[in-house]
Amino acid sequence: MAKENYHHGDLKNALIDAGIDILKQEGLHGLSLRSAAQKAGVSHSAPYAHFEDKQALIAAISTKGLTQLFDKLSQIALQYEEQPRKQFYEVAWAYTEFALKQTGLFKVIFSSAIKREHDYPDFVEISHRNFELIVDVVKNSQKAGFLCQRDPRLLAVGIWSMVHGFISLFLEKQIPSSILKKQEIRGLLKKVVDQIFDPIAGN
Amino acid sequence: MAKENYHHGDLKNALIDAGIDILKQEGLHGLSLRSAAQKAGVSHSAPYAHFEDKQALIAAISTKGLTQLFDKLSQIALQYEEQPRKQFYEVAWAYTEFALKQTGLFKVIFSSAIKREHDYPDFVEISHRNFELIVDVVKNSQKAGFLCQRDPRLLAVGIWSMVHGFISLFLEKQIPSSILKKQEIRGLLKKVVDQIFDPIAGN
DNA sequence: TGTACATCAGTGAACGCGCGTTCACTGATGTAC
DNA sequence: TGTACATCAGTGAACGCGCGTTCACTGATGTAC
Repeated sequence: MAKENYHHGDLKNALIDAGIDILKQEGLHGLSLRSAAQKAGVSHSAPYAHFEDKQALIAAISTKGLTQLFDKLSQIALQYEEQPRKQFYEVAWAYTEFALKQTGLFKVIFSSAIKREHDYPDFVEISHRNFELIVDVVKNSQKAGFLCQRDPRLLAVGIWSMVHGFISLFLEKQIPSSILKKQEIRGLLKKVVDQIFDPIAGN
Repeated sequence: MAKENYHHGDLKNALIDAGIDILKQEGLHGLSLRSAAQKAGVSHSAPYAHFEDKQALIAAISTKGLTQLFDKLSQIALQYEEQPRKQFYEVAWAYTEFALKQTGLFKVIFSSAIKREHDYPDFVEISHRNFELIVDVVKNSQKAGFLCQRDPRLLAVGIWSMVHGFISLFLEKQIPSSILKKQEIRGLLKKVVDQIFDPIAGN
């Protein structure tokens, strides 16, 4: 990088990483332009050389977070490509694990923190790529014959909703403890998504 | 009410309603003790006569919101008790509609805004009643024969996750517009939850 | 190679803002006699 | 019924805080000659 030895070096990325760190340590309420600057070791007005305003920093953080999620999911998807059912579980688990390990980041990404999405095309693009990845996993399951031949995009919406809702409710402590006590979160996730696979309609 | 004519009258409830109003008009970022006091027409320190701190007000608002949701869902559940499948759709839709109409309130309820839940037993209790209501709807569907005889509490977690995740992703503008354009949100919800009912496993 | 200049990342003082919370108070209401 | 007092909901000034943002500046780096 040409600017590596220029002043700070790569303050833009340092600020993004500082923000992700703050989200992990303190959550959304701890994230501000000033706290990110402090964590990166620069004055509180330095970020304005790289981000137009707070929105722009949040958008950059969200985009990087979503990219990390995408990278992880696609790596898992590739790894288990030949075992569609395992691929399905492992991708669902990786999504859940990301939310557990990077809770603050996960919440920022999915919390409308970005007001004008169309101002940040990179964010919109990585969102779409994530969805298409889910669609691909669904198609793989269909090809293997254990998911029916419905519109894969509609199936993807349903499955994504279930996994996303499950981890969201868990993070908000809404899953009754009587259910959680009996099993670990990973086992519970499997049981929950299994209800999509096995014919649960009685008729 | 004994205090109806005493000073303000019923400031405690007025503050809760003011808070709900602010959440509807401006969202979570607009809610503060001071803004609620102003909306209720009292000085900014008046709330401290009724709430220990900001947490206590948020807990009271969340509890009232969850109670409203419970009242609506149980009314719908009762209304369609004899038509289990319709009951199922209508309860799912009522949940979704609540999130659409009271988005700020919905987000506060399900956003860990309450730090120490066990300090607010009323909130915990209404949470549990809501979950049991979902379990009852599931049981009713099982009795009617179009949901299999699995553990109804586990089924309830899965179905709740799907509906909750669906409306959450929608509110965060994560559902691809290519899917949304083709149908209204109510129709899309039905198609999504239908995937739970009809045997979608291919084998 | 050396000097003069342009560029621009980062500084630090300053701004106005809304926030949660405290505290001495006021004044309307309820109660005891 | 009337007076004296106690209660307590609501007031308003004050506190310290962190925030986003602006702006004149500094000083290190890159570039032209």
